[in-house]
Amino acid sequence: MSTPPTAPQKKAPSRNFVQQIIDADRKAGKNGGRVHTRFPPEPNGYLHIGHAKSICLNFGLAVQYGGKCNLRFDDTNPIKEEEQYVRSIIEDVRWLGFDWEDRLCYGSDYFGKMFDCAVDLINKGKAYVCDLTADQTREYRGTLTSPGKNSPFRDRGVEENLDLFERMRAGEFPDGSRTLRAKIDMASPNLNMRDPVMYRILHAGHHRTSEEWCIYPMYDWAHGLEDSVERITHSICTLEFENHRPLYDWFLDALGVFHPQQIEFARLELTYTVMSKRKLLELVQEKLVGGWDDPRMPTLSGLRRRGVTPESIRAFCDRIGVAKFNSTIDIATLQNCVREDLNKRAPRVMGVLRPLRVVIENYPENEVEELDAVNNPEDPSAGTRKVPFSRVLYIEHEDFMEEPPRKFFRLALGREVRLRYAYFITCRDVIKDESTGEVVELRCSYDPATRGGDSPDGRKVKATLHWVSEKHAVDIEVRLYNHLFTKEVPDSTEEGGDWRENLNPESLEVLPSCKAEPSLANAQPGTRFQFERKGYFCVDPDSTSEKRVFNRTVSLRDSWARAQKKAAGK
RNA sequence: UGGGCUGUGGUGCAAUCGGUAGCACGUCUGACUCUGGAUCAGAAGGUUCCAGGUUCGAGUCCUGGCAGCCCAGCCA
Repeated sequence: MSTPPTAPQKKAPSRNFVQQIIDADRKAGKNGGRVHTRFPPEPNGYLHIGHAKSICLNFGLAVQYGGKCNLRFDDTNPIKEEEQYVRSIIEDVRWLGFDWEDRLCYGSDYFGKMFDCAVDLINKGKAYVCDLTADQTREYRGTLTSPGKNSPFRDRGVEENLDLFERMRAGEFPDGSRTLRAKIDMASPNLNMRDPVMYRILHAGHHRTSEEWCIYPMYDWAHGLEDSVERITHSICTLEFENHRPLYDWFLDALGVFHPQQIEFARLELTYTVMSKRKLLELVQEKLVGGWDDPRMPTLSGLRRRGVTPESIRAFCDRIGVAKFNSTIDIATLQNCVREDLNKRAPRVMGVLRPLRVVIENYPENEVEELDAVNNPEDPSAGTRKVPFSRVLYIEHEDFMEEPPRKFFRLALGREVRLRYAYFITCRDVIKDESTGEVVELRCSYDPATRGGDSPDGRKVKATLHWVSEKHAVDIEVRLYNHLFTKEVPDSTEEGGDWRENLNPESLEVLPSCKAEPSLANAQPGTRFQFERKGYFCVDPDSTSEKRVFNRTVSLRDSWARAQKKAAGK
């Protein structure tokens, strides 16, 4: 049967509100249909997954509409910004998979242009030099419910303003002594419009312009101008800038220059993590984590080190959508995207996290067999490999229970299970540490007829365990990560509490003595694997030639563990 | 009685000009399986913030409330 030509079309994929605005603009012929966006980070910290949402939005829009997207550093505050952040941001955006071609821009490149524009505004009587101190400026601004009052310097003449502004630039005045302000409306209900500061005096070296300037533009003054100079059509930013849009528009109109459209969307929040730059900085500075790239951090460098792929981050950003509602995404959604991606591409290997020694009593003493193992059942082209099997093995400690509860399918005394790709084994005896009672070794027998894992008599087994041959195993270290915080919303604390109280003491668990199959001996940092039945792991740069270190990116979905947890919770 | 924005299953996002609420994640079943993975099939879950109004018909329009977020840096 063939599809009739007039079959009802599948609903067109829905468009988010930004796309709808752009669609309408193009339909109206605005900007000649051109779409040009930008991602404008301030180089004062590392990028995190919240930034990824913005990056995917801005660069994604450019791709969808055949337009362009600039990478632009909004570097107007030399006190907070550093070269190291510029480098990390460039690396992270590239890693995410986006290309700005030759359009790597810096706000600081336009400092000269901005100065000239400020002079233009002074000449138009729309800006003035103000001698009020910071404290006085605040007092004059008024409050949310009461209007401000005009600065006594508001009506200075153009010539005097010009002279003072030139001298501000020349370095004649100390920090904080004067500002250049826009002359708008001290009674505006929007505080941003109450004669906002355009320039402040800052005798500070800049990571790019060095000592060239001692006055620096404020965000509101600089940003629209940067957008305008770059002929940005749609200037996308987060919700907190909504109140700034009238000012954005005012500056551009006052100047009479190309006028991009500012559009605001809700930033990303994730459960069990913090996203504010300030808090992330504190985690690093107070050594609450190992650094910006600690695999528990929501930074792109942390996620990368943990083993998260750029593809899964992009899929995640697609999936969560773009809107104006302030929402918090369940971290499970991210994990799902990671698993979805890694399931298709990560080669499977066997690694035992908490080894329990198993001796196959009826297996020949010095015999070694090379068994065939599938590299990736999701990808036949990944082929197979050989895994050595011998008399003494390690299995996962939790795969054995002396007194198995109902629905525990794994190994127990007298029970038969399959060793993946190998043989059926039956547990014959349990050896315990005499003093602690801890199970330290299992004595088992195997059925030679089940070689490869199939039983010729059609006998079924309820479980398949992963394993590693003792004498062939490589020693590895495994680092397990859990949520960085114990609460979905780390900011929620008792009265007077601190968000740090919600840090999860068990967010990192180091297992120094794990065993893995020999194929992992030379795995290079950054390589990802699935440890069968355990999860996805990525080789950490801390690895040495003697010992590889693996980060658990994310566990496999585990209905048994979930059931256990649920039972324990009850 | 400062201003701006936002309210749709547990979570996030849809629903063209008003046409009778859909997708994903999560949760729970079941099937299948040499990963308790993956896959497949299914289920539960909604006074669309509330109250009025317009209309044959309202998540969409009107009026009035309520709730949440943002704003008083010479930060961005």
